[in-house]
Amino acid sequence: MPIGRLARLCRLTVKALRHYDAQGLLAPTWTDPRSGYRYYRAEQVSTATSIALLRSLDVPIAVIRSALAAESEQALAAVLGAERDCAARDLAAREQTLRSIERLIRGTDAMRYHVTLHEQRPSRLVGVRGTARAEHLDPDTGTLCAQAEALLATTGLTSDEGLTALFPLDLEDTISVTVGAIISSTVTLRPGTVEEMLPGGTWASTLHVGPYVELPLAYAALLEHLHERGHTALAPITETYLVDPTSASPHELLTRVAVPLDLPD
Amino acid sequence: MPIGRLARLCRLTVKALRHYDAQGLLAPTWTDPRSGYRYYRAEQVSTATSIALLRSLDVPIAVIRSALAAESEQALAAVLGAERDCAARDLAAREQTLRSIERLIRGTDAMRYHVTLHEQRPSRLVGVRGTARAEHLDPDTGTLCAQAEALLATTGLTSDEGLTALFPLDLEDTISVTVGAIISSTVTLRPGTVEEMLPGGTWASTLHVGPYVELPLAYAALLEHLHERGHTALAPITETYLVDPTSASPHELLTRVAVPLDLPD
DNA sequence: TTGCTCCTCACGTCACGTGAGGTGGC
DNA sequence: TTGCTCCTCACGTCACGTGAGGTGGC
Repeated sequence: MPIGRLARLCRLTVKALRHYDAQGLLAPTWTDPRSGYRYYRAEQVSTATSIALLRSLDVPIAVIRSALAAESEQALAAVLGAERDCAARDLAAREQTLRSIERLIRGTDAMRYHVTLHEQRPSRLVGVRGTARAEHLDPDTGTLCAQAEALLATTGLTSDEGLTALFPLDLEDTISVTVGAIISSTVTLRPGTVEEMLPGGTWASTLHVGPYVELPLAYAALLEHLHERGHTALAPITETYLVDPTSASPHELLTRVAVPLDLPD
Repeated sequence: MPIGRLARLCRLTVKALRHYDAQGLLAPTWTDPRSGYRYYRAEQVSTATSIALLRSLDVPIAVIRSALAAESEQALAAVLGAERDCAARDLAAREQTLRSIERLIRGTDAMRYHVTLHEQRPSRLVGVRGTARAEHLDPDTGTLCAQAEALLATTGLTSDEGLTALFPLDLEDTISVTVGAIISSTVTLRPGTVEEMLPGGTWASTLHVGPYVELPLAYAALLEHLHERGHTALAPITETYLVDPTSASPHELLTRVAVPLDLPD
């Protein structure tokens, strides 16, 4: 069976089949050494069709190769299972994507940030400190939040609002993040607990409604607002998670972003 | 503001920002002609952050460019709306993907096709005929099915099973497809109605459970089975949709694929 | 013999990432 | 002055698609 016939049978292009030959995914059973013509057997139709199906699912060629090479059913299930997990993560991300675009369309209004200034007394944040990688800021912060939650639960401490995270103003590759609760009472610190003082004075803050991936928009709006007015932001920049992300859907999340300002008294 | 600072502020890489400059997406407000250094303004942080967000949603650079160039809110909404529709389709496809992979994992069993032979008397198929493009075979066939459904409803004809579609054995770029119901009674044909005789004799058939995108697997299994036994398939190859695709979810669909054989009597 | 199929380069797509090798800015 | 940031090529990634220019097979 020449390449064109196989292509029509399994709904692939001739170019794709030649590519799979070059990649060692599916070689013809016989190639004429003079003409270079590729000839396939009828048994290869189902393999080619499986490849077509997997490729339509965006399974990479390398993964398909290892799936075809799998000797046991279990090995095959392992390869496909990994791919399914991958697809599941992808699906979740896509769902977020869709909602984000919808938000961008519906409310240019919801995307406007109102920046307010307020006076605040110095305060104490009690919790944990760790490092986060800039590329994985959201998940790494999430992990720290969980640790802080666990720690605070054992000490019986609670804050009026949700957890607060402190970030440096400039995001390096790996940054130091502190997460905890703002506490007014005096407590004895347990091992592993970290305490950080937040400066008093004028703070600027804005509210963000929606998933955490969109938080950079709030940062940009806040910092631009301050820049326009000639204000200088001090460290740390803080995020307070006013809605519990483990029980609310991402587009319902409410987060306050705030920074202390360097203002003459 | 140099490029590195902007990159950290909006969580983009320096490479990406240079790329956006080259693509005309986001040019620095000033480029030093001697050193080539790019300098950005604070106002560009929010634009860059929006770009970062849209790119994380896989919105192509060309689309972002037109979104940034949109002069009215409506124009912007139109661009983003198109992108949202695109993402929605993508999401639906991904969902299918996930289920298909799960099926591939769970049941290597469910993916096995049992081919049966049976004798059949010549029959008549009454319905509509149209062309379908090989790359859009499933949607084009769906359209024809809807037309056939509408036509049959006006004539009061019903078949015991669902609609049946007839395909040639070899799929060209554009192929002729007939869709309709198999009818035993004699009826007067209305204008626009097409009648086709199906040959009697021995037919081979197999059942496919699941979405239509996986049907090529059934074809491959059926044709390979016949090839192994030295049988020759005749045209047309038929698909009978035993479960209504408009009311059932794709993984519940049941389809019979059948072909007449060229057997000596 | 005609027309169709098939062949092999070589390059394009898309949004960057990855060095190499070098220079500017504080 | 040191070390960091920034620069520009040039090439790689991934799974093919798109011609160009030519030949084999029925």
